[in-house]
Amino acid sequence: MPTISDVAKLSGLSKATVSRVINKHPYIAKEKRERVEQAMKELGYVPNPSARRLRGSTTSTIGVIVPRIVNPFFSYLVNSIEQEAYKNNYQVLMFQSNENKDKELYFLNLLKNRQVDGLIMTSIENDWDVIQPYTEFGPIVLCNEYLMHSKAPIVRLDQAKGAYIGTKHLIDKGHKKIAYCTGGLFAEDGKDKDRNHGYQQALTEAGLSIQTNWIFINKHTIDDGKKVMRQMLAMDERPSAIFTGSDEIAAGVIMEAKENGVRIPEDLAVIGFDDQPIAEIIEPKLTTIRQPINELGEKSVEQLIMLMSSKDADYKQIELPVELLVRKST
Amino acid sequence: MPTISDVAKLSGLSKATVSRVINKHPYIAKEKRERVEQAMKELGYVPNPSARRLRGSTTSTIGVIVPRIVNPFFSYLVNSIEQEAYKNNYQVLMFQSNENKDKELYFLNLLKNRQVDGLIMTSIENDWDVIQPYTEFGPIVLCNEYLMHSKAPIVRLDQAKGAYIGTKHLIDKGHKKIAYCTGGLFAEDGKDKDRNHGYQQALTEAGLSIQTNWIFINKHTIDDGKKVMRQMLAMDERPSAIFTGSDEIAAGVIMEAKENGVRIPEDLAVIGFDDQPIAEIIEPKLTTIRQPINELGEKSVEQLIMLMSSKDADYKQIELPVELLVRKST
DNA sequence: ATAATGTATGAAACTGATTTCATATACCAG
DNA sequence: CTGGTATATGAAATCAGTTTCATACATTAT
Repeated sequence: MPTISDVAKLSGLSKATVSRVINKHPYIAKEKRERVEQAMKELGYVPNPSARRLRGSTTSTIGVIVPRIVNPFFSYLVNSIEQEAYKNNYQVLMFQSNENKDKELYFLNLLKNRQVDGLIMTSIENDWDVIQPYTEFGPIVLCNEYLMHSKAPIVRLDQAKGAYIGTKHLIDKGHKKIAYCTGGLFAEDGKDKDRNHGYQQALTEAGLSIQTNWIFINKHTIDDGKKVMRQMLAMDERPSAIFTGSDEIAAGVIMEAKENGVRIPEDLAVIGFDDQPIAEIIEPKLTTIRQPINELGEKSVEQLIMLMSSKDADYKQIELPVELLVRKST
Repeated sequence: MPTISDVAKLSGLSKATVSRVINKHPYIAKEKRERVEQAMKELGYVPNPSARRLRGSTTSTIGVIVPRIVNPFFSYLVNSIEQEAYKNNYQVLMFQSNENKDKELYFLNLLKNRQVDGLIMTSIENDWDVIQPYTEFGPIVLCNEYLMHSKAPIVRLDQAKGAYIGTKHLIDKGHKKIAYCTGGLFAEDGKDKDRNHGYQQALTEAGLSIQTNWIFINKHTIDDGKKVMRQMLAMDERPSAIFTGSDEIAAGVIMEAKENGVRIPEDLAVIGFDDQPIAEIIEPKLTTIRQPINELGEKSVEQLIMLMSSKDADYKQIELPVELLVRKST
C-alpha cells in the first residue's frame, strides 16, 4: 500500500509538493506535476482518506439516513439522492436507522468525525434538540421530514394538501362515509399531523363529521392494510371509501377486499399515497397522491451542497407540491 | 470536540493509559480505569475514527455493495445483512454501484483504506482479477454472485436448479412452447449461465428443442416485461408459457397480457423468480421460484465475520436451495 | 537471595496525510 | 540597482489516536 512518502521518493520531490499536486494547488511547475502524476500512476497510489480527514479536509462523501430501505418510498428516494450527488461528484453512504434512536446517533457521529461532509435525514428518531448540536460539524438537511418549530433546512412535500385533495376527490365522487388510515398517531406532531389536518378540512368543508372508529392509526404495510380491511368488514356501518397513508396499505386493503367479495370501487373506493410502482400493478389500478420523489431527492442534495460549500449560506424550507392521480380504485 | 489528550489531562494520566482503557487492554488498575471513564463521560468524549484507522485498528463497520437499491431483491437482501450485522455489533454502510465499474472501485478503496473492516458484494462489475488484490486489506464475501473459477468465499443460490424446476413445472403442465427471459446475456458467465443451463436441461430431458426467437436477453424491469409481451404478441407462433428471470419481468408480462386480452394462465403461463412482494399482488398471483433472501444475507454476514476474526480462516462456498412456489399464473 | 514473571504506567515514535513557515528564484516597477 | 510581488519548493509541525520501548514494582519460582 503506497503512501505519499513513496510517491515523494519515487518522484524525487517532497511530500508537500505531492500533496499540492493532489489538491490542485496553484504554483506547481508543470514538469514536476507531471513527475508526481507519473509516480502516482506507477505506484497505484490512492490517498488515505483517514489521514486526510484527520487533518481536516473534506471527504466528498455525504450520508443518508433512512428508516427502512425495504420501503420503496425510501429506496427510490435514496436512489434519486444518489444520482444527484454523483452528478456533483459526491459519493453517498446510506444507513438504515430501523427507527432506532441509538443507531441514528451512531451515524450522526460519522458527521462529527468528518467521515461524511454532510447529512440528509429522511427520518428523524431523536428530538431535534439532540440532533441540532451535530450541525456544528456539518450541514444536515431534513428530507421528507416534518419538524414544526425547528429552523433546520427542510425539503418536504405538501402533506396537508395531499390529504385534502385526496379526501376532496372522494367527497366529489359522492362519498360521505370516508375512513382514514395514517402511519403515525393521530395527534402526533410531524407530517401525519398535517395530513390529518387536510383530511379534517376536506370533511368539514363538506359538512361531514369525523367518525372516530373509522380512523386507523399506526398502519404502514400491506399486512396492515389487510388488517384494516378485516376490521372494516366486521363493522355494522361500513365506510364507503378509505383514504390510506400509503400505496402499500391501500394495496393490502384491496387484496383483502377482493378475497372477501368486496368490489373496488363500487363497494369501497380506495385512495393511496406515494404513487409507488405497486399502484399500477394492483387491480384495479390505484388512485393515489403522487409525491415527486425524484425532485425531493434532488432538491435535498442541492440544498446540502449549497450549505457545504459556503459556510453560512442561508438554508431554505422548501415545500414541493403533490398531485392527485385518478386511476380505477375510486 | 474533546480529544484523547483532553481526557488524559483531566484524568491526570497519560494518553497511552487512556487509549488502553478505550481498547480494553488488560493490566489497567481498576481505580485508574474509573478515573478515565469518568473523564470521558464528563467531556462527552468520542474517539475519532479517522485517527484510529490511521494507526490500524478496526472499525466495526462492514460495507455492502448493491447494483441498485430500488430493486426489491437487493433492498431486502441489504436489510437482512443489516439485521444480522447489527446483532453482531457491526454497522453497515451500503453503496450503490449502479453497475458502474469506477464506482465499484471507489467503494473497494474504502476497504483498502480501512474505512470498513470487510465487504459483501452482491454484484460484481469488474473482473475478479481486479477485485482480488483488495482482499489483502480485508475479507470480501460474494453474495448472490457467481464466479466460476475464483476461489473467493461465496454464498449463493442454486440458480441452475431454480431454472430447472421452473421449466420442469411448465413442462409438467403440458407446455411444449416455453419462452425464456434472462437478465444477462445468454452466453455469459455467472448466474445466468447456470440458469440457462437449468432451462436447457429441462427442455432436453423432455425432448424439446430450443427456439432461439423465444429467448429474450438483458431484461430486468417491469417495462422490459411489457416489451417482451408485445414482442410475443407480434409473433406468428406464440409460446404458451414463459419462464422469466424475475418477478418484476413476470409482472410486466402479465400486465401487458391483460391489456391485450391474453388470459393468464390459459393463453400464457408465466413463472417468475425471487418471490418478491409483487408476486402476491399481481393478479393472478405469480407462480415463482422462491429465493431464501434472509438466509442469503445471514450466511454472508456469518462468513464475513468469521473471515474478519481469524486471519486465515477457511472460506467456504455455500449454495442455498431454492424452491418452487405454485400460485395461479401457471 | 536471586531470577523470572506478571502487572501497570508513561514518553516517544508512528500512522499518512495537510499546512505553516521559511526560503529561493524570476519578473517587474521605481 | 533595489525592493516588492508572484511563483515554486521543502522541512517540520500538526491532526488524534495506537503501539513500542523503557521502566518500576509486586509476586512467584529456584
